[in-house]
Amino acid sequence: MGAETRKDADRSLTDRAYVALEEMICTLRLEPGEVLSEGALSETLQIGRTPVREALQRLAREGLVTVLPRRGVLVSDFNVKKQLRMLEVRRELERLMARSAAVRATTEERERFVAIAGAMQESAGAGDDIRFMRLDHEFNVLVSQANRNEFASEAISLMVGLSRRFWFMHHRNAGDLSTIARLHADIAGAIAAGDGTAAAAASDALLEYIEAITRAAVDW
Amino acid sequence: MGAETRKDADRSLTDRAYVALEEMICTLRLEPGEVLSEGALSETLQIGRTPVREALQRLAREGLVTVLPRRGVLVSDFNVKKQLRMLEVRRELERLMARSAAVRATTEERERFVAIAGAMQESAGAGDDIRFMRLDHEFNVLVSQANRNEFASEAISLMVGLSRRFWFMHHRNAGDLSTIARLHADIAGAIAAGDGTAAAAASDALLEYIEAITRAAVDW
DNA sequence: ACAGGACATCTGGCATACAATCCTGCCGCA
DNA sequence: TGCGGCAGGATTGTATGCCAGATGTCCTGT
Repeated sequence: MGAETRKDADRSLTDRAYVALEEMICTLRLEPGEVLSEGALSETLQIGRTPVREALQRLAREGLVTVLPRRGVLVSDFNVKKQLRMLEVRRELERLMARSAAVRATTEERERFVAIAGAMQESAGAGDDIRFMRLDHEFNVLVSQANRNEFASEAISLMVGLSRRFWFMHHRNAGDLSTIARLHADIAGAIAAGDGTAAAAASDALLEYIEAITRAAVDW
Repeated sequence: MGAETRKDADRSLTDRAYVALEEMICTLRLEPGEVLSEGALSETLQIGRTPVREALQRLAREGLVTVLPRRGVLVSDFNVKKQLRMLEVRRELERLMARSAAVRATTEERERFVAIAGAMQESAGAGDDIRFMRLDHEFNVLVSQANRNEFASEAISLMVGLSRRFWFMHHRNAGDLSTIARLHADIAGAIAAGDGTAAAAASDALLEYIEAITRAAVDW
């Protein structure tokens, strides 16, 4: 009871440890540069060392932490250059996924794309950051599912953590929400219409905008 | 003595278990569809269950095995459709990496590209499969390193296992080696020359050929 | 002969215990 | 005062034991 109000059907303790740690890192409750120990985290989370260790290995794969043998685990630092290298890859994958989704999405998925795009513009107009972030996440999951390519989904899942943290840090200064919403809507519209070429172009436009924002982050 | 003739400096037992299992799976000594148990593998490899378990989790992320909770681990089956979906993603990533490598490679790396390309054509002429496979691996590692983007390298590393196994299965019927060698040489030449556009085009040509081979595999 | 259920057994999930290694701080000596 | 070596503590790496869950089998009842 108590802490498990959400879903205790979260499967394994490893999964629970993973989401807890990812959350803590992405929301900067664990600051970059901080050194952790499996034992301490185990006690904090009230979970045994084995699941915590496995979760940390997953996080290490995603680049959110680095294990220093016999020393501890280091919360990875991040910088704009690294972020730009990541976007370089994301651009290619997102374009592919958008193009594929336009061809392969089911009717229901196309409808959901339109719905999410609408909700995004709505929440952007209202300045509701939180809701927008949630919709963005939903959008990404939907693309990931509609493109019908598990390899693309897996590859991009390696980067969502880093992206989330960067966004969390900078979203207050991050360009204007309504532009991002419009760019998402363009992608959604193209996918819904089944126009792969347009979806790919729209995806590029979004990534280009994100890249511009990221470059601008240098000056803050 | 005995089993450790190669390199006992292989770091951790987890790594050793990983390379051993990957080898067994890719060379089909563990057949697709086979169900394994951590305990049995632990005894076979003479390594404790913990490292074996961690290695299996890495393999699971690469799609070589699937863990069935409370049932065992299943060596993943593979089929041509899946392989084609993978190539869809590889094509994008390889193109990006080739283009970046052309711009970012050091002088030494460019020299090695030329050297490997030469050796490939040589071994293709001699029909030396084994040497060719080794050179191909070297080539991929070099691209992975020269493109200076850890995210691209990580993403593609998720797929090399699957690729290796597919190639191992079909390499006897797999098109003609000299064509593949020439296509590699084209990429290497463009990278060495610093021509990103040409490198990207050459990469696409190679992937297209590989895709054609894969499609042809349907009929075997 | 067949259907249904209880049980034995095997599996991974998880915790805990032990070992190896590295860092750090202290103490002694030059 | 500075430097080098040694010891202690802390941390991950690895092994193993216990537990919950799922599966397949065999027995029983109809």
